Amino acid sequence: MIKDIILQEIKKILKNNLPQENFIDLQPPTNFHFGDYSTSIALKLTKVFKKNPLEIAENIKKNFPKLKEIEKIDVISPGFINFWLSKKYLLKNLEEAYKNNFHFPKFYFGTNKKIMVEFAHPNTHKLFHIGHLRNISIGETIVRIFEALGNKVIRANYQGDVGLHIAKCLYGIKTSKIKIEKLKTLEEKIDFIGKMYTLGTKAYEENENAKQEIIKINQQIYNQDKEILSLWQQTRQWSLDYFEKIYKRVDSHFDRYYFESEMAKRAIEICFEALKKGILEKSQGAIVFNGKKYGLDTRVFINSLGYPTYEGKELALAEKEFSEFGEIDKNIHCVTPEQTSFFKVTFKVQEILNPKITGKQYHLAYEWVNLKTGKMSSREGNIVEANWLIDKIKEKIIKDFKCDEKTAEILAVSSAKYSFLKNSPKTAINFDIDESISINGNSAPYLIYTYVRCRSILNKKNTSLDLSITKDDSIILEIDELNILRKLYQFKEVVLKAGQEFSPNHIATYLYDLTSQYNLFYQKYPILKAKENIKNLRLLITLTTANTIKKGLELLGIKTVEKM
RNA sequence: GCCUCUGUAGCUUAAUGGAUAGAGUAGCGGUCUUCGGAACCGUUGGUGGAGGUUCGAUUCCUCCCAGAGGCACCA
Repeated sequence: MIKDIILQEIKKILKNNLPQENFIDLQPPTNFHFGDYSTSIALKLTKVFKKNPLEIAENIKKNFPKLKEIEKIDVISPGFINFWLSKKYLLKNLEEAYKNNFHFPKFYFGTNKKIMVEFAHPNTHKLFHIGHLRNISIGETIVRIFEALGNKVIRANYQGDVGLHIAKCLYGIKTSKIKIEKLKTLEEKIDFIGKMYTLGTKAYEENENAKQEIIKINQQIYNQDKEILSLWQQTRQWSLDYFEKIYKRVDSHFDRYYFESEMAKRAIEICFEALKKGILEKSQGAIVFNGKKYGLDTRVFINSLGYPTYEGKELALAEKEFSEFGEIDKNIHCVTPEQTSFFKVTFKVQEILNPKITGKQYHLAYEWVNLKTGKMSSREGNIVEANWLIDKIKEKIIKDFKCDEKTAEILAVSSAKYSFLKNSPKTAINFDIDESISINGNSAPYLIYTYVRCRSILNKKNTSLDLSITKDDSIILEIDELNILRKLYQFKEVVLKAGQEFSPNHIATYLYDLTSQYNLFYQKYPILKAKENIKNLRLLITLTTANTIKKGLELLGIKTVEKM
């Protein structure tokens, strides 16, 4: 890539006389009138060389070789060096985009070129809410970005199917008078489970006998007791069917489902082995990890009743994840940040048990989705279910734009996913339902609308595209055209950055900028009515923009439509 | 009590040790007898507070204020 060549040349000129590796910065500036790449190396070297930064910059400019890719180099006070790509190079760069055959840079975490992304993980017997929707949207795009960057990616989903919340729900069912055989549709069943959970939770808090009964049910679930087993299995399956429907709706799927209920037995074995080796220790009847010597929290792995906690089960999970698919370079856990302490501790224990995985576990802490009115909680009864939100957006699209149901479905799912993905995963979102239903501005429908518009023009052209235009650098470009070419050039580097920084929002922001630029161009200049060679160029810009939008959205896990 | 994270325009948010802090939305004012107006343009408005490091700080450091989360048998 030209970026690496520029870096190499600067290094050569400076005779590698640098304080450290990677000392030279080179990035696209925030504004187009500072060129395509910019570096502040001269400013940084002022102290090292004890020279005026402008002098250093001018020296680099003077000694920089003539390259056909570089049109000009500017030195600007107080000492920036800006590189401008040549028109010829920008036109050549369109090739991959118009052929719709993108070759992204490679980026690996290790030599195996294989990673696991663990995401979604809803709990059975509970609703799949907009927090899960954010999770699955982020996880899905992380998978696709790293595949594009050359990795084999295993999609994993760790679903909680044991625990007190389920005991509460089953208690509710057992004490209610409703016959579950009468429930017909999946929707009825899921609604029923939700209500029974509320019932059980209330009983747990208000009635001591009920509380004891729920604790007993919880243990029965752990022990796969016959008295509860079939009810647990049946209701669990309802949840799994419901989740599967949602995964399909949002265009996700998984290679491997892990269940918490499968982990208990092996968890106990591992914990006792670790106890023998002195990694874990006994304390107040429980088995714990004393994190103090590592600056970590102390956490319980086996509780005093002899049951493995979430921590204990995580050891069994890691053992499976790191052995079932050969060696993996990285295991990315897409989980909210309140689990940071939990992961620090369990990762440490895993590394002591198995030094080979040191540095391979990664907690991608994406933030919460809160409601503007406060935090979501089952107690408050203000859980916003993912399906409900998508349906609301869909209704609005059908009402406002009278498009068919199938198109509205795609646009609604896209809209919901994009509204999460355009934000950094590290930002806690204050969710407003009315705003989220809005489909103007920086939204998926805006991007898709632009794509459709491009397709519509391309379908109207009556001749085939003459691509020789990309080899003709005598053509004179309008500034708006040139800037779209410059923007298109950035696409692949943006994808790389999104991967390196675990920030898919870079892709979303990029697509929005590209789309806005195209719409301005569209507004200002005729395309089909332009003179022949200009028309060719503009159609080419239209085609490459369309392909880039489509590819970019695909990396975000978002589908496009051809008409809307 | 200890630890971690966060604080950007009325609201939702982007970016970064650098150049004029970028959008959407809401408000106000415009464009169009058009290749798809789900569009385009203009405009009002912002880095919680006080210090420090730096040629340069919204970004790094210290303190203060405000909020969120975590810290032993929940998941």
